[in-house]
Amino acid sequence: MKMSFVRHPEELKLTGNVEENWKYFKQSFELYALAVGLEADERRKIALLLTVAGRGALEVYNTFVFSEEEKNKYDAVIAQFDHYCTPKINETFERYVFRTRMQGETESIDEYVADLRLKSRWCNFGTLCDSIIKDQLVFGIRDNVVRAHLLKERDLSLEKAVIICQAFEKAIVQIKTLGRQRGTAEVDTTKAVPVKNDHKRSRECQSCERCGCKHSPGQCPALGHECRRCGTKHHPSISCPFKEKEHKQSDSEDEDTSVYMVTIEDEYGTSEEEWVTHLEENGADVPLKVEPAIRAECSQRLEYKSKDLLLLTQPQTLEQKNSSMGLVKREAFCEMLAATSSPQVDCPSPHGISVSRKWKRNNSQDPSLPYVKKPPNAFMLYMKEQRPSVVAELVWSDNALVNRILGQRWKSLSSREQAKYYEEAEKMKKLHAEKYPWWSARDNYGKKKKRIRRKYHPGFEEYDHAVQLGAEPGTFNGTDQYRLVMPSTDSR
DNA sequence: CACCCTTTGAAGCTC
DNA sequence: GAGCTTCAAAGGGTG
Repeated sequence: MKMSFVRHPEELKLTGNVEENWKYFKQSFELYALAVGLEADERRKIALLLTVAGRGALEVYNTFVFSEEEKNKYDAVIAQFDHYCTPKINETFERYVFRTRMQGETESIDEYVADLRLKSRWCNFGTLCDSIIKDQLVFGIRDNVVRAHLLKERDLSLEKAVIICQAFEKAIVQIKTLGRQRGTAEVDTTKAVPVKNDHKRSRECQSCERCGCKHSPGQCPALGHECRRCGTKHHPSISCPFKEKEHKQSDSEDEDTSVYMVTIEDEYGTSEEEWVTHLEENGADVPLKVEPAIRAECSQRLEYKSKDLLLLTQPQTLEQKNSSMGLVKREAFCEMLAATSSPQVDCPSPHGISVSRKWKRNNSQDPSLPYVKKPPNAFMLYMKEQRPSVVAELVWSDNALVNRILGQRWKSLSSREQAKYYEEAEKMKKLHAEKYPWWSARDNYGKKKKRIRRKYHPGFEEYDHAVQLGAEPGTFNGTDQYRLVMPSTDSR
């Protein structure tokens, strides 16, 4: 017989790594069936499979349920064994693994994204896969500066995110190389912190048509500055007078993510002479100069400059000037320069971040920075939700009184009832941290005078008492003494 | 028009 | 680590 010349596969082992055992057995058996000429006869193939697979496999087979149609189908039997031997994916666990995957200390962007892709295979993200990988890349990337940059991008795709990350990665490598070549210490951008601009208010500020900001006469930071949008000089892109559609061509050029390294001469020091910079483009050394107005604004903050990226350094002594503050896009830097020169201007919020009066009033230290509000705590969320109902109960609504009532009701809630607000607040805090990783509560600290708080509010006890007496909502009338009114009196 | 009132909770600062 | 300060929201009142 033909079969006797071919050695059959070993029994299917149902211990250890069953999935691997099954895969190996299945492959061996397919070869065996082919060799003995059984591939066409399904019934005999099933019989042979069960014979060769051994007693354990036969017992497993006996637990399978087949329809009449599937009974003699070899593929149906294989599918059942596949299902039995393949470990069930715990989607929640796999997604947890995916969500907690952060970029390693020495891991490149490509390695990180590749591993995210691999892990996403078991997460069943479906058509949202790329979008979720992109989100995780933004969340898990090591460098806060790059993350801030990614968060700034609208309509960010995975592909675009990877390109941006790679551009930053490349820039950092080049900066390090350059630093070594110039005999300076390596720049550690992982310690980068957001740029905060010290600015002294000028009493002689005036509106400038060029940059749209207020600054001292002759100190316009836009003088000599080339607009990245229209290409003409003497205004930053943020104040470009040309219409949006005229930018289309230059905007497309903005997509170029190539990085050009520029360094400021070591000799720039404190002299009034123009700074000379060197543009290193494709190995060629191109001398450039830094405009005096820009130099005046950025002082020692600007260490390395590129076509798209700038590395900012602390305005310290020359010996210390390698302490990095972070990478920013050239356009953002130019806008920042414009903003630093305009403390009296309400800076337009490029990312929809509101600027409160309180902040503008108090935070004269750094008026150019967008105002990011503190995330609400659990009680704030409760107040927001419950305020309308309390206001509706009062004929005369005083917010201080409403808040006192809400405070008391909050305390009367059970921990279980409060839990949902704490959870929501925690979620909002996390989202806030993801969106504004550079933000600190300290940023919102103003210069307010110490407040003397009144603990007692006349009339509140009366309200409590009225409630205890069973007063109906809408019957508490706050006048001078918060007197109660008759339930039938609807003075609202 | 800036600040107050009033609450709780979170975060930051000072000692 | 304790204790203090500031800011989140709200909108009418106050100086």
